[in-house]
Amino acid sequence: MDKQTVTIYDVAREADVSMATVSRVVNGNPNVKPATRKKVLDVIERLDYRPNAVARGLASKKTTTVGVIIPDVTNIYFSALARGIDDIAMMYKYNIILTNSDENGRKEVQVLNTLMAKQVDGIVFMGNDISDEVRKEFERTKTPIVLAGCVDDQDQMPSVNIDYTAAVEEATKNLIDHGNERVAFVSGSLDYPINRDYRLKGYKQALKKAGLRYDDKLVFETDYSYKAGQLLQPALQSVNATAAVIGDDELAAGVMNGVTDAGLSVPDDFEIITSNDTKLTEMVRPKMSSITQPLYDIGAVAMRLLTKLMNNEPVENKTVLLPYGLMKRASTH
Amino acid sequence: MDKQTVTIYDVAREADVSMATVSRVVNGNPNVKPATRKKVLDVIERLDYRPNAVARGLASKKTTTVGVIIPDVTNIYFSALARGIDDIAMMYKYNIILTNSDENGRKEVQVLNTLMAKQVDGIVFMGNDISDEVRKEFERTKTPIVLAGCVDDQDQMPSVNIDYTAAVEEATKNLIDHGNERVAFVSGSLDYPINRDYRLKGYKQALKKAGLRYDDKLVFETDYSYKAGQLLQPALQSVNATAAVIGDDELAAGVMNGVTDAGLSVPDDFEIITSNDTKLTEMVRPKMSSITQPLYDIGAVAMRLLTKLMNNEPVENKTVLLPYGLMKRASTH
DNA sequence: TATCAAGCTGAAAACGTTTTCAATTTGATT
DNA sequence: AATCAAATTGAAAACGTTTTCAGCTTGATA
Repeated sequence: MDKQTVTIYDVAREADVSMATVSRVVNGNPNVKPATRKKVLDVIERLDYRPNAVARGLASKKTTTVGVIIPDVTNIYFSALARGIDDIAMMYKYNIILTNSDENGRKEVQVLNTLMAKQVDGIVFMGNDISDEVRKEFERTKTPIVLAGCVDDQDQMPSVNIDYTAAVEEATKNLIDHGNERVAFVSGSLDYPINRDYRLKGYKQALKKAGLRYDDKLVFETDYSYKAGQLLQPALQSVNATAAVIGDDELAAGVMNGVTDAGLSVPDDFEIITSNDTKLTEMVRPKMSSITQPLYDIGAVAMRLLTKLMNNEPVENKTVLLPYGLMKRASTH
Repeated sequence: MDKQTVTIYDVAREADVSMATVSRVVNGNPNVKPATRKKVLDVIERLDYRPNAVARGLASKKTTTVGVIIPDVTNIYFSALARGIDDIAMMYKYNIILTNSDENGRKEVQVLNTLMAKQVDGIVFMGNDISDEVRKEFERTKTPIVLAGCVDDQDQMPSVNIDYTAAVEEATKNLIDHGNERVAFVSGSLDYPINRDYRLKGYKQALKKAGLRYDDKLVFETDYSYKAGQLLQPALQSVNATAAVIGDDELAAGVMNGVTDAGLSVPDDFEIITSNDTKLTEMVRPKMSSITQPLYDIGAVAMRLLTKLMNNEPVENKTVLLPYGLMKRASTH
């Protein structure tokens, strides 16, 4: 019944001051005489008063809550970002409303609307793609939004990423340098700009610089699942691929186990470089070489950027690229 | 500036009805003449009115938001539960405020207070342990709380789990039946009732029924990390263990790789059964045999239970045990 | 036609804060 | 003692809904 028994009004009455003064004390406003402050604090303690954040949100138009849209928490890549986001959010006294989108445009739009209705102060969006409907919603609102690990090919939204093109180019080059002339490119849907316009581009650049011909038979478009990777082995073999750059760690683990289970040796018969450097890379055998990304930091920096936007602080550049690297492990020579 | 331009008042004015009527239309209250409803709906459409959930929350004392406390989203076991929670929450029109606790009692208490301040309608709590301070907070509030994958040794809180004792007993028995006389028990901290009072108990029961002596040298208490598992190999060897029941999949993967990297064969020299049946079990080589738990369902059922509690619906039994199983894979004979 | 219940509707009071603005108090300065 | 600025305080109006309760319409029934 009476969940919220004691209100600011009760405190004011008991302390014999106005609500305004109680509010000041609660919010640390310095314009309160120390004696008054103590008096109020004592009553607050005695009555066990807890400010109602909903009322506060209504009055102040700030909820100290931000929305986070994530394709799937269960995905180890995104959950690492989410952890970075939450830690920084907490540091700045925000809470996170987390929702899984399954990269489904309709769901994303619906979630965005719910978040706006709940008056979140800002939003962090993760995903492989920004559909047109979603972009429309983005443009429609004044609530600050930043993308984490999600490129905006139209370069309008604030975002934090790594340079996927350069990273994939470097990875591909590495494989080529090991003598592989037929390097496969395995990624999620090429409908996603991040794959088509960034990663694939890096792959092509590496080929070109090495003087190798681009062969679209070596490009495999699939979903990001372990299973999908596992089933890819026959196809890879049929096009005589001897190495692969792969866009997702679970997918890569699938490919690797598929290859291994088929009796081939990684890296002797087939080399693999994956993309996200999640802890999975260390758990499989052989350990997987990977492009390294500061996953946690991508989330953390995105959230930090969002706090600036929410406070109308000036922001130097809206799209930040974090450094990547290449970690050699046992799946490559 | 004017984030929320159009209010229910604007709609009422334009449609020439009262706010009460608009509210009724928005909330699907049937006591509105169809003609009126249409008129209002048209204005809503025209003005692009979106109800403010914060104001709604204040007036109705319902936020359609529930708090979720999770040790670490990055942990594949908990994130699976979280996914189940979120899906069901969404199905029932709730949103999730997700916060990482790191199993830190102080942080948990603080988060609970924030959640209460934000007037969440309910809370799902995950963790290995309920500290005294946390329990005190639980008792202090009238907000419904349910535990997911988290036992309450005092059996006061609603919760959903599997029968850990029986599951571990069965797993241990399985190993014993394969001829292992020295089966190690590897888990997280034995300060946690779930390990000390449930899992370890099952382990002991299995030994007893098999006529084997309990040797506490075979009990390994560690943290739940991959790394910790990997470093355990020498210790396991020094006590002549030939098999292990392990309380967490990442930990188990660590142990297995530690053993394998030391030149031993799993399962020929060392058998392993792990506990959570996350997808990790299928990704490592050899694949790990595991106690199976319906991870997603634990979360889903917990959230479903919470919705009932929030609606004051009668609940048959407050602590639900979901079925477990034993999945044989390649890490056991 | 009078009557009554059921169906609709609106006025206004919550909900629990923050914030504005004016009033009061204080203390230093002349 | 008079004056003034600065410090402290309170009254009351937001904030945008829901909800209660009474009143008004209807249409059917006697």
